[in-house]
This record gives sequence, C-alpha cells and structure tokens, in this order.
Amino acid sequence: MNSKRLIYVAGPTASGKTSLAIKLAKHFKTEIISCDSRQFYKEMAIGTAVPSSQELADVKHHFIQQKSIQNPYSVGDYQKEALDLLKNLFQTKDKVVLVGGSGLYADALIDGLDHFPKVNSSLRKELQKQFEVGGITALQKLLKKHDSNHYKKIDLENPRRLIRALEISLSSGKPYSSFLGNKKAPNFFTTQKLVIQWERATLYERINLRVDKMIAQGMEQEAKKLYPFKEINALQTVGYKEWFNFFDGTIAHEKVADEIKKNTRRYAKRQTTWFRKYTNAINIRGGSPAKNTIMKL
RNA sequence: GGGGAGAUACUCAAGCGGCCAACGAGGGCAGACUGUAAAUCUGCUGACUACGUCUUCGCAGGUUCGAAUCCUGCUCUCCCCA
Repeated sequence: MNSKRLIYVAGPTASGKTSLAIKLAKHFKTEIISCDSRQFYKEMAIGTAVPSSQELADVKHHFIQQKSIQNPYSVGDYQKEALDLLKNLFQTKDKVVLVGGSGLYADALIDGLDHFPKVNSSLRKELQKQFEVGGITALQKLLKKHDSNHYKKIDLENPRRLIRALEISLSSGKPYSSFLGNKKAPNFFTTQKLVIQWERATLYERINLRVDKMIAQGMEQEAKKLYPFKEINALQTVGYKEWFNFFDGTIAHEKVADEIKKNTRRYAKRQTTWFRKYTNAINIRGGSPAKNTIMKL
C-alpha cells in the first residue's frame, strides 16, 4: 500500500477551493500544487482570483503566477512538470495538496496522459484556414481520410477537436487515435478527491460577489494592460474577454460586469459537470469539511 | 376628444387561414471533453399518466371543416393631432 497521498481539492470557481486547500496544507504541514490553468500566469492576478499574498506566504504554492502568457503552456507540459515536482515533494512529505478548477489538468496529473508527438504550429494555422474556407465538413472529410477510427468517436461538430486530431495525424503520419489508450497513472501515490459543493443559488451569489470584488480591485486596468495581447491563448479567459470586448467597443461599460458574471456561471456549470464523474470523491457541502473528513485523508 | 400602431411562450421577436406547441435570438437547464480546456462543442427549453394526449399566441364572443392568423366588442401600451 502506498503511503503517499495527493489530496485534490476540486470544485467550481468561487467555491472556496483556495481556503480549504490552505487549511489542509497547514494541517498536514505540506505544500500546494495548483491545477488552475489561468493562475499559472504572472500577468493575470486579479481576474483569476489568485491567492492573496498572505495566503501565499502561509503555505508554499506551486504553479501560481510562475509562467508568462507569452510562452504557450499546455496540459502536456504541465503534466510532466507537475509530476516531477510531485515526486520531489513526496520525498519529504506524506501528503501534498492539489487544488484548482481545471479538471483536465488535474486528471492529467492524477491519471496520466497519452504521449503525442510535437506539432509544428504552421500546420494548425493551415487547418484553421481550411476550416474557414471549407467549413466544418472540410475538416470532417479530412479526418475521415486520415483517422477513420477516431472519426467515428469524435464530436464531429467541434472544429477544435477535429483540428487537434488532424494536426497530430498529419504531422506524425499516424492516426491520432493510434496514440490513445497507452497512458498510465503514476503509481507512487494515491489520490483522494474532494469536491466542494454549494446550492446553485448560493454559488451564483458567491460568483457575483467575487466578480464585483475583482472589479473593485482593478480588473479593468489589468485587462487594459493585457489588451495588446488579447489574441494570446492564455487570455481566452472569462473576465478578460469581456473587457476586451468593451475596449473593442462591442459592449457597453456597464454591461461588462453582468457579462462576466454570466460567463463565470457557465464556466462553473461546466466544471460541475466535469467533477460529477469523480465517483469516489468526498463531497464537501457548503465549503467546509465535516469534522471527521480530515481524519480520512 | 380625434387618428394611427401594437399586444405571441422566461425575455426579445417572426408568423398573418391548415405544413404551428408556434422560425430565430437571448436567457436558463443538461451533457461531451486526452497538449487551445476559464477553451471548444452538443442537446433540451408549454404541460403531462409522454413515438400519445392536453392547454396556449391580451380578454370575451363570432365566421370557418379548420384561426396566433379573418370579424365584433372590451382591456391595456405606444405614437401623432387636439
């Protein structure tokens, strides 16, 4: 039996993951790994509700504010880096806390990730162009030709998915699906997932409050600074996109907050859907664990 | 007081005799997800004892085999003239 344990604090945005994670990390005298795909970036602090400087001082955090939006960073990169870090941490700790709302990133670390070959970026642009010219059917036809297996399984209406499968297939000369299904979960630790849950209405109130707080903290200025880089992937993010729309003149200033709130609700919904498949998770209702929960960890 | 326009599902908004439980958009709800993931995509959205039934298009009548669509009256809203 493996004595090393990763405790993953999951839950939708604004559910209180940060404070629970800190509580747990302090209790176990350990450190925190973030799996929040936007808190990675040092340029995005206010709009991603990064932990406060006090919180960061209390517990050592990893993957918070350490990357730049200028450097593309993928789940694959994260998976490798976080796994190495985890190995290191488990040298001296029995427990490590993972926290963040990016389910894909958490799963990649916990369950492993298949290895895919590198893709040159011009290929994606090329496929993107084909999509613009020939529409979704152009991509569908291509995929049918290059990976008829995956063609049967994939969401054929989703250009992103089609392009990804195609860029792998085309650049490697092997079908995308041939790279699937070989992943192995790391075996030097076990994982306990905690999912924070709130009544829908309560969560929405928390989201609204958080957005108002972000705006009060100067979210607009932060977004303004990043506006020149609005095409960058990392900035395809709730909260920033809406400000960019305002700077573009697409939406009125007084509508920005409501739009952010709405899109944050939708994001939270998608997260909830993702976490629903964590069948062995401990549900933390109302954000704080029951007395005996910590014992079980 | 006179003239005109309009009232459609949660909201906006098409429809102008049968193909209408009613186009579309928004909002909401549910779902998918292997390097763009705070991204991207899909489905549902009158009610129900649901491959069928029932009740809807301001209200009340009428015409018609048949109306959200035509007629009459009423109520309300908006605009113009007094």
